[in-house]
Amino acid sequence: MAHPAEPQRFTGSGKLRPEEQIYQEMLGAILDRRLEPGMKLVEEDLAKTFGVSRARIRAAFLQLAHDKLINLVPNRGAFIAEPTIDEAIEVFSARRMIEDGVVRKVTTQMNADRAEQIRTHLEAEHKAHHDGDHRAAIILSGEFHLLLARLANNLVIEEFLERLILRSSLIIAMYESPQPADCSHDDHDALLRALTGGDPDAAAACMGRHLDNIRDRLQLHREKPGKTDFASIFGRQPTSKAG
Amino acid sequence: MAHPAEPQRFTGSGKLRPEEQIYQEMLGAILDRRLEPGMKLVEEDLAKTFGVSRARIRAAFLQLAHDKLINLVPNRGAFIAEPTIDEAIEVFSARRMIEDGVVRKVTTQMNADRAEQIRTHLEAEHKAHHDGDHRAAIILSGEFHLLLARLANNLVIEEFLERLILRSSLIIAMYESPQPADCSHDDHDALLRALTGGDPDAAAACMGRHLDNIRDRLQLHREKPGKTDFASIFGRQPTSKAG
DNA sequence: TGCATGCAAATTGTCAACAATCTGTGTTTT
DNA sequence: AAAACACAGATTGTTGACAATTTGCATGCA
Repeated sequence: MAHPAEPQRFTGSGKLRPEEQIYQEMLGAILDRRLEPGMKLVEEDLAKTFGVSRARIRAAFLQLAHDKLINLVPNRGAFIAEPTIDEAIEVFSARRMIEDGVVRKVTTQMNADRAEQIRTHLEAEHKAHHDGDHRAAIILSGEFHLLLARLANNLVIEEFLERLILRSSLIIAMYESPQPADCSHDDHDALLRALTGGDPDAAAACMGRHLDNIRDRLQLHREKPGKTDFASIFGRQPTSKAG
Repeated sequence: MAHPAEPQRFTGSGKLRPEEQIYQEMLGAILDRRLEPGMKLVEEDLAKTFGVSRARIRAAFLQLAHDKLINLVPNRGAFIAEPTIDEAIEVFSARRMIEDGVVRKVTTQMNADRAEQIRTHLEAEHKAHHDGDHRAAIILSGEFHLLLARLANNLVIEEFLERLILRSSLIIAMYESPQPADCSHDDHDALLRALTGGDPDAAAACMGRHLDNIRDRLQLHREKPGKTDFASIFGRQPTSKAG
């Protein structure tokens, strides 16, 4: 009985917190690229949009910043994060580490029901791809990885991976090649075969290749022009006057 | 040039945010058990203690709650988290997954300088243990794992592991055996040998045993009395009247 | 024209007061 | 005496106003 990615989260006592709703909405918007790297998030605009007070938006910002999905710049505001190349490399490296463990665990615990869950998901992926629904394809592709994490039966890992997938979404938005060549659903097919094959090493290797494929399809070579951070390049903050 | 765990974090523009200070202080207090599971955190008391407004404390709470280090209960307040047994098992399972990858990476990238860093840390651990400074021993023990994560050269993993170690601290505070039998520094010695041995599989196995040792020394068998959560046991919220 | 200066609008940061809620105590009722 | 009730104190939730800062524009000067 898979719990289907319910957006409502509960606090200790069972009541759901209202700012969580806004937080989740923004996660969704980041995942399907309605919010792009570098976009400014004006508190009052969002407050009006969601019909809540600024304080609530601020609370959501704090959580998003903690996940490194937005940048909180004092006196300037909140901006959708623009992951650097180094950050991108580290995120994919971290995903390799974590998902390696995930697929090993899922492989050893595979059964008919779980295989069916994966197969059902892959069908949805194929359908989205066939229909040319690019947005759905992107989201489903991320949810495939999340599904594996869920099958690994570890909420901690599941949440970590969810955040990494969200960061991956920003990374892909920043560094994707002109021609997407979105063939990752083939990789996912191969993964299902490996997962049901019973060999953890082979499955882990398959996942490793898949993540490398995604990474290598990105242009992680040169900093994009016009977005250079002089402060970090020169190792100091600019002074207001010549001093 | 290892950056020595600087408590100050910087935002995008280089200025440091004030609530980060409070957040970090509370992390420290959780790590060395000045804050114990279940303790109530009264906003105004903390505000006076730190000489800031309640709003700031609230911001710190939000981040701590996001890390699952405190529970935020609507209209009741903030409480240091009391990890359940299931949660404890998942945290240690997640650590096994992540630290497995860490030690493999560190083993393959080992050199004289890095070995020396680890050795220096172990000496500090031994000294604390020899001096009977239990508090320092606990903290250093956690920092050993963090040092390895840092040597793995991946900030993402480093931060994830930091949070898991903090949660581990709460778990240990809740479920530790009456006689601590704090012999983990021997495990750490063995880990250094494995890490410098050049065999990633052996090193990973060694870390796995170490984490299992810590977990198995806990009393993760029966829920502690007086802290049972009836709402989760009976799967529903209590009603105020009979209705 | 090019550059510096000053002003105004927009936005974020902060705080304090007030409203809503919960907890415990004391009183009343049966 | 036990239970139900009501009240008071303490604590959290929320809002709105005001201060501080930044940004863009207009003006003035060389």
